[in-house]
Amino acid sequence: MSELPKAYEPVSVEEKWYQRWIDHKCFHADETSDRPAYSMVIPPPNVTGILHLGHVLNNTIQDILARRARQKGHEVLWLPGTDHAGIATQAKVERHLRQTEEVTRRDLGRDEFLKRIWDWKDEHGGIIIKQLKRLGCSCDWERERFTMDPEYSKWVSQVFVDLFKEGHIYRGKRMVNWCPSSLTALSDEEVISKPQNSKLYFMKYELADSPGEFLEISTTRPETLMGDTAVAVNPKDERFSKYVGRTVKRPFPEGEIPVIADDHVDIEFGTGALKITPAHDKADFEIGQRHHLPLIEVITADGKIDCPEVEALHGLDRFAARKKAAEILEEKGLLLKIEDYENNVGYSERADVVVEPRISMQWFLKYPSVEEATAAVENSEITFRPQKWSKTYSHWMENLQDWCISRQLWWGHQIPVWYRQSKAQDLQAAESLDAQDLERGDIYVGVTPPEDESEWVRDDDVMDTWFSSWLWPFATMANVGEESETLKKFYPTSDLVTGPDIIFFWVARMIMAGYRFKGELPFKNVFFTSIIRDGKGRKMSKSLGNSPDPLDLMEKYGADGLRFGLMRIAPIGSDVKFDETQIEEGRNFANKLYNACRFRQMQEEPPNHKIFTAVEISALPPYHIDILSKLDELDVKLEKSYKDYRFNEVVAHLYDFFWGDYCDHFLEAVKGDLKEGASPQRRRDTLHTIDIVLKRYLAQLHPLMPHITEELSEKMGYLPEGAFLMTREFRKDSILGNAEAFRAEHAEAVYAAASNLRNLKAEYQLAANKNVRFVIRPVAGWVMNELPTLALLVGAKEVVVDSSYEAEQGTPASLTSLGEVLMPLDGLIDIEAESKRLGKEIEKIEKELAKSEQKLSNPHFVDRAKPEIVAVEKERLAQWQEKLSQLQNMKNALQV
RNA sequence: GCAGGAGUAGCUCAGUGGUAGAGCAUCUCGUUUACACCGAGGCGGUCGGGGGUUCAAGUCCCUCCUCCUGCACCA
Repeated sequence: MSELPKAYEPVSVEEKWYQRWIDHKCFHADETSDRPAYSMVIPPPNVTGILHLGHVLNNTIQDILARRARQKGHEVLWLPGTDHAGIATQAKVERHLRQTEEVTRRDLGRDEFLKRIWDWKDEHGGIIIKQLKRLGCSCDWERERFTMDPEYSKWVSQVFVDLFKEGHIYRGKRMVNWCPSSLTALSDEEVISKPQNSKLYFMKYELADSPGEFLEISTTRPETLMGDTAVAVNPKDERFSKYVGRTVKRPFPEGEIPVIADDHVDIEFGTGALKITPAHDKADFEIGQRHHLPLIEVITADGKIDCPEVEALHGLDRFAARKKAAEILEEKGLLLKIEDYENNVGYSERADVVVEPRISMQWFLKYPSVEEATAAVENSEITFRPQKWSKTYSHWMENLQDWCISRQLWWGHQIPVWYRQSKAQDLQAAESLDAQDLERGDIYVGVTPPEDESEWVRDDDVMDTWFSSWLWPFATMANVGEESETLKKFYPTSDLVTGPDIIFFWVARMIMAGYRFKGELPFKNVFFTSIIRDGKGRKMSKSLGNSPDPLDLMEKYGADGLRFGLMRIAPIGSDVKFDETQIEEGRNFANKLYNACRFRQMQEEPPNHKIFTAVEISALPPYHIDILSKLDELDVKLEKSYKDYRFNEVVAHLYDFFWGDYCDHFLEAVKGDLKEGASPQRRRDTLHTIDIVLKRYLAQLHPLMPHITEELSEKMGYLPEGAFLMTREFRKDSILGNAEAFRAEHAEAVYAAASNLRNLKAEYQLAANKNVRFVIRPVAGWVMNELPTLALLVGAKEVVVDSSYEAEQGTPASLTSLGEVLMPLDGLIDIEAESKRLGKEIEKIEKELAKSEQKLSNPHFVDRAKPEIVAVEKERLAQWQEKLSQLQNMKNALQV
């Protein structure tokens, strides 16, 4: 045992233990072990990402689960890794290159650019991993994976090939969400709609066959006018029926376009007539298909107007063109009015720019195993916690759209499709392409390139990042075509811990992939964490700068403090507002624990590891039995809370037991046993009890606060030389055998009485005065033994029984569970004050009594309530009555 | 528009039909064999509003209000 400094210093301790755990391979999962398996895969953070509070919450929960599982004797695999995060990473590196070397990716070329990204990844890719380690995450780092590892990439290609061959993947020209900043297609899930203040333009088109007659149209996008190939009205709209089938004049470039009727048009909206731009609007595209309208593209990939016929607009940015187009209409006298209008506009998730609906050639996936995956959650083969998310899941699964899986990026898994050189141009422009095209031998689809590669041209596109992430649970455990021992032992995984914001992106798709490629569910439980918000309820985001840096928090409060504080406030099922004082509480708790252990160490006696015998227990003072029984209860409570994944409850149990039951009550009550002159037997028993409690408690707390518990277990000598707390199996044996039998009512009574007397002292401004004496009229003989402890707890000189004591009139008195207690004030007595005080107390009791009486006088209550409830109420009433009469006697005695 | 949450002390949150809770903040007192990152005590609640079911409602039902989150619409 060594000396401990006065305040706990977490940072160095945490670093030390993490290194030791690593050095001793404590996190390693042994796939040949006989122990039951427990496994999780980490939601892979972006490889160039930086740890934020969401990661902290998420990974703390996983670490708690992993460490708890180890303690319960499982062989634990927590498999870590990172995600290549296609768009995010490529955008980051492109920006970097622009700023430092003033070059674009096209300047460098595909190969060189990719080399630069790999360099960047090597340099920055480790940051978030280091940060997770700082947090104490017990991942098996020897198994760390990256979604672009060669073996992992093979999986991605293999899955593409399989799905293509069975007809689930096809290529086609479709209207997709296009990001003009990243210059790639996006999936529907990557588009976020935001309300926006825009304008609604009202304009008129002249009827071609009737000069001077106009059709009024409203639009938010006049800049797409050049792409209009029709005007549509609702067939039921009588105002416009006379126009259907005729043509109107498009103002620029001048042309005639038909007026058509389509149900999609909302009669109520605007003028009721809708301009149709099939090339730049999803709904218009569909209308265009129905009516066989031509497609005219007038916007380029990077969001500029492409329409040489209209010189004033050609080359302008789409938003500048909007204003300009309105001006031109105005000049032509075709603009009627402009109204303010709030509508929802789709933004790209990553680049945060307005998405442009655009026709382009893309690869799509028809999801496999949809029915099975939907059913799995509905019939609880997979449990979602909180349950409410299963509705979100079902709703999405029932409205599945084909997944656009191709991205016009360079960073990612390239589509494993090759076109025969001689026909490449035609094939790449072909309207559609699917499994049937394979048979003709014009395309090649495979995990490895075709033999005579020079005769083939590979598809340029890469795949959506999530097309690799959805394989994560199994692709990390075995290579393609292998049945590795790891996979056999640890797949399917036990739990998945992730944020509800990626139910569609990731969770749902993993379930489908698990079914399709491994024939079973990838996990049994999904725990969705809360979303952490700032004090104003806003999402944490980089742009708002409202996200505290977890590294700073760990520096200030320790990783353990951060973990504990965060888990304490993270509710299940709703968002949590972040509050740094809660993290401070975590640190304070660590300090409390540390000092309680320091107190034990100051006794300078080695720990006692024996367990009390039944005989020894029966001889222990009530405080000892009380704390030992509560220690047993703690096991039971924790077990239940863990079972329900109620981590905030776990923390509350651990906190209350230690701070309240152990420190405030037990430790204060037994300090007398450690004083000089106390009986040696009593001292030994007390230290022994302390050791039993601390040793077990440190193990109980370990999943939440791994570092400090490991540190203290070692320092206190609770572990064999060289052993680790984290790898030690935790035996749940009861200390007392049967806690119920040992319920220590006497201890509870003493604690309650102490509270009464402290209260009395405080009322008379004597809280700090240790010379106060109390005279007690005990209710039972056993009370005599506990008087010194009572005095200690109250901070009084003594509590004595003095049958000859004659209280002066007006002596303050309290009715405690141990008996009536007087507090002689030697001359400073104020009868009126004491009478008033007692009067107040009586008033309170009367209120409670009245409530109780009312309840019991209600015949319905007595008849219908459960008997035990009635019995409790009766007992309560009796207690109030007794207490009231005693207090009244005391008050009466004051009046001479 | 549809769906799902949330609303409890000044703040952050527990509360699983049966006496409304914790921590922080605030106020008073206090260095005692650990801890001032501490101890003791106090103040502080019409449990969002209204209605209903029940012997009994913060808890169950209906309704309204406010906020959040998805999804849809979004000319």
